[in-house]
Amino acid sequence: MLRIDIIFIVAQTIEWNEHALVALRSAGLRSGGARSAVVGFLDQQACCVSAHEIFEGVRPDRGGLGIASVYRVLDTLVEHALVQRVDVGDGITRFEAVQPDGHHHHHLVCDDCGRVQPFDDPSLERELRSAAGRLGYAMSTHEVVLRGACGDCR
Amino acid sequence: MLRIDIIFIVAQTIEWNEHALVALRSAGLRSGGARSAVVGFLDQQACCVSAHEIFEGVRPDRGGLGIASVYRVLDTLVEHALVQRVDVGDGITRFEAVQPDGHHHHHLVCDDCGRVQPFDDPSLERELRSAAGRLGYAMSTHEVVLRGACGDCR
DNA sequence: ATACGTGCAAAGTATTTGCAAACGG
DNA sequence: CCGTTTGCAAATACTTTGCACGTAT
Repeated sequence: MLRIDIIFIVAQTIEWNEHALVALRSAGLRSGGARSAVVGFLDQQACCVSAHEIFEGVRPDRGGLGIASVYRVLDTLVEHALVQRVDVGDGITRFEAVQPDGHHHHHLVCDDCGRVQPFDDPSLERELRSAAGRLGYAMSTHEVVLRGACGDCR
Repeated sequence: MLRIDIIFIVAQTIEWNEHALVALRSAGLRSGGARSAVVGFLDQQACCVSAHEIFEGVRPDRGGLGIASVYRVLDTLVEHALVQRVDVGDGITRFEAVQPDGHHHHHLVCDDCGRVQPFDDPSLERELRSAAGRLGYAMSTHEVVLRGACGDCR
């Protein structure tokens, strides 16, 4: 029932990983084990992950990691705009790296199986910017969730 | 600090209220006091409300209402596509009526004060539909959240 | 050396579930 | 009447906080 599609692979010029650690350091924050582990894990994800997924994903490498630290690190990253919260409406908050060059994607959520897939659409991006302009809104970020039947469930 | 703007007022041809109750009845469900109270309350809202807001808003009329019933009624309404979950990323799930004619709006969330305002943009709607088409996705619904500084905070 | 970062456990919230009584058709 | 709906209370799920200890700078 569970199938993984590779939707897209981005060749990043600047590693988010490094970018994030540098940004935190220049904000005067120290880098402990939990933080670098979470940053390293997030860097490898193609799409958003939940706090619990991060916790489970990092555990093998760092046995003594506490779930509280995962949340604290995520909070810090969100505050510094290095990570974005993603809410697709299933009651679980997910998190994903914010690329320094502004590249980002949005999400397709299957009504049936709940699968979350990323998608990218430059034309939609342009329209979002112009919509914000028409509304006279100083937009910092945006989030789009499309719901429907995914390839498997249709 | 808290200011309410009236953003738009929709003159509905079909009352959502009636539409919802009829739809539930024809699905073979019975209508108890909690359900009609919640439906009545949702019908009067201009934008999304949290379960707790519904609970508090309905309480004066129906003292003995349980918060569990609010959640159960909302679940039923969402299952029957009469209500849509709205998640703006603050950890609170909000709910809003789905108009039978397909009219809907999206949300502006202030980064600073957290205020949620509705907005409507036909051109953006068109772009969302065509984006779904380009992706080959059978879209049932969608949700857009724009973040930034609201009029007050800017 | 001295804050900041972290792990653990306990506390908070938001939401869900079990169950018996009330109620609709 | 019979099965759905409801209120209450207890349970669960996710997230946050308090505190003592570890650690980066």
